[in-house]
Amino acid sequence: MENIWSVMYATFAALAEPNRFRIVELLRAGARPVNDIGVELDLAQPQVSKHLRVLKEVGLVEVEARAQQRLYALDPAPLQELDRWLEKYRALWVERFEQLDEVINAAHTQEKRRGRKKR
Amino acid sequence: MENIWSVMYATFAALAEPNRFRIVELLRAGARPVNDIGVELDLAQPQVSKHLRVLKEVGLVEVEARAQQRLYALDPAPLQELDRWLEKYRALWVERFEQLDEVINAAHTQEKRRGRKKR
DNA sequence: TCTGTATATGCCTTGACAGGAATATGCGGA
DNA sequence: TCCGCATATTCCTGTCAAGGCATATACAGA
Repeated sequence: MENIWSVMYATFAALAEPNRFRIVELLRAGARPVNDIGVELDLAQPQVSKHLRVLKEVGLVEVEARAQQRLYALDPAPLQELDRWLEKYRALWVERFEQLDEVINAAHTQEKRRGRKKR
Repeated sequence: MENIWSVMYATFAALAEPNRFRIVELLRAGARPVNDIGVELDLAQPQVSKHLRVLKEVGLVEVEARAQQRLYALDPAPLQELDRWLEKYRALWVERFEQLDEVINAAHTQEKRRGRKKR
C-alpha cells in the first residue's frame, strides 16, 4: 500500500522538471497536439511525448485522440489537491505578517522591551 | 541570469523528496532541533542535516542557533509563492466544475444534442 | 494495400541525488 | 584548555531520470 502523500510527491516531481512545468503552463491556455508543444517550447518530439507521459501518470494531463494526432489537455485536479494541501499552511504566513506588524509597531513606538519567550 | 521560475522548480524539487516533505510537515507544528527531527522521523542525523540544507537553500526553512544546537523553523514564503502561482489555475477547476454541472443537467433533462464545437 | 504523417517507445550515455558511514567543526562546561 | 555533545561535511556507491537518436506503432488517404 502507498503513502497517502505519494500522489503529492509525484505531482511535485513532475512540476520540478522545467520543461514539464513549461508544458503545464502552456496547456493552461488550452489543449494542444504533441508537435505543437514541441515547436512552441523548442523540444524534440520524443522528449515531449515522454514528458507528457509523466504528466499523464500523475493526472496532470489527459489525452484525446483526434485523427492521427493526440490532443493533450491540462487536468487541474492534482493542482487542486496541491491547493488543498497548502490550505494548512496559509495560517502561517498570516501569522508571520502579524509578527512583522508587531515588530514595526514596536519600532514606531520606540519601545524597548526584553525578548519575549516563545509560546 | 536565471529563469523567473527557477525558484519554483527548486521548491517543487525540494518537496518532491518524501523525507523532506515530512520534515516540512513536521515543522509546521513549530521549530525543532536537528536531532529531534531525526528521532521523530526515524532518519539518521547526517541525512537530516543534508535535507535541511536543501530546504534552507530554497528558503523553506531558517535556522536559529541555540547553544550548540540549531533550531530549524519553517519559512512559509516559498509556499506562499506556490499559492500565488496556483492562483492562475483556480479558474480552471471552477470551469471544470461548471462543465460537469452542465453534463449532469443535460443528463437529467434527457436532452440529446450534437457535439458542440470547441471555443 | 502502400505511403506519409503524428506520436510512442527503446536504448544508450550522462549527470544528479539519496543513503550509509566516517569524520570534521563549533561551542559550552569543567 | 580539554572534552563532549550537536550538527555539518565528505566520500562512496547505487539508482533513477533526462536528452539524443533510432525505430516502432497507429491511422488516414490514395
